[in-house]
Amino acid sequence: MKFDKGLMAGSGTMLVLSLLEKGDMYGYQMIEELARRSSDLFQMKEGTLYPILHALEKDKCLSSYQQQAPTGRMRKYYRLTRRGRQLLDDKRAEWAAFHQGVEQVLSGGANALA
Amino acid sequence: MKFDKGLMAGSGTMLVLSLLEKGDMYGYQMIEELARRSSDLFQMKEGTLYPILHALEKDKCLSSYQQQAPTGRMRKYYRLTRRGRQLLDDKRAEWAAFHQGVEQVLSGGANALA
DNA sequence: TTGACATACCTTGCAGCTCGAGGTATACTA
DNA sequence: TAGTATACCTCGAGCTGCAAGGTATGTCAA
Repeated sequence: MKFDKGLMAGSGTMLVLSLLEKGDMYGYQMIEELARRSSDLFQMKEGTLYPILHALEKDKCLSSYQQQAPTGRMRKYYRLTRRGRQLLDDKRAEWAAFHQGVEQVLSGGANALA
Repeated sequence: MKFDKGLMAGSGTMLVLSLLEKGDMYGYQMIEELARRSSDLFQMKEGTLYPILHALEKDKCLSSYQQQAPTGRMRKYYRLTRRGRQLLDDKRAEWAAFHQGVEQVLSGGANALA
């Protein structure tokens, strides 16, 4: 990513889950789609993505299957499980709360809202 | 924090800098002020805060001085330097870009804006 | 004066994350 | 035959936050 590495930490999982919300994808494709959706802001590296995918699958938030591409190459597709969908919802809520908290701090405090 | 640890990573420095924007503070006070501003969402730990302060001071983004509290106790106050103010501006811009990127991904892609 | 508690500072070691770098293999193109 | 793009994966360095612990001072009550 072009960012302070730290900013990505914690949101990587959420971003990956959100990609799969609209359909199954394979790893390589996720990296491209993430770049596309973010206007090239997010350039996730393989060394970041694959550990996330493996951890999510281990936790039964994703399932996977092999499928041959039209080119003949094998691809490993990932699919969101019910559990994964739940996790995505949680992560989204967490992100929203976190974002609100940061904005409150940056703007000088909660009472700035009152 | 109450969050996925990772979410804080990268923003800790920005939050600390933003606290000092309105006046000098000492460490213990920063933890309380951060909680207050964020409605107790952020509960920064000393083991997180002090390394940040020391690193920022080493980089000349903060300066520090001792001052006696009305209670008689010594406190170590931190003050934002010009360089620190610049860093805060950078971090703010980085955060804004990052936030926008995440929202784009979560909402399904950049073209959702077009 | 003794003990408990809040204030206030600091350090160490572990666990978690990203990323750079590298490895493997297949398909297409020249 | 070599090079490039696709597609998967792993390892180690480096950074971060946190739990835990250490030091010391001021306050208050028994």
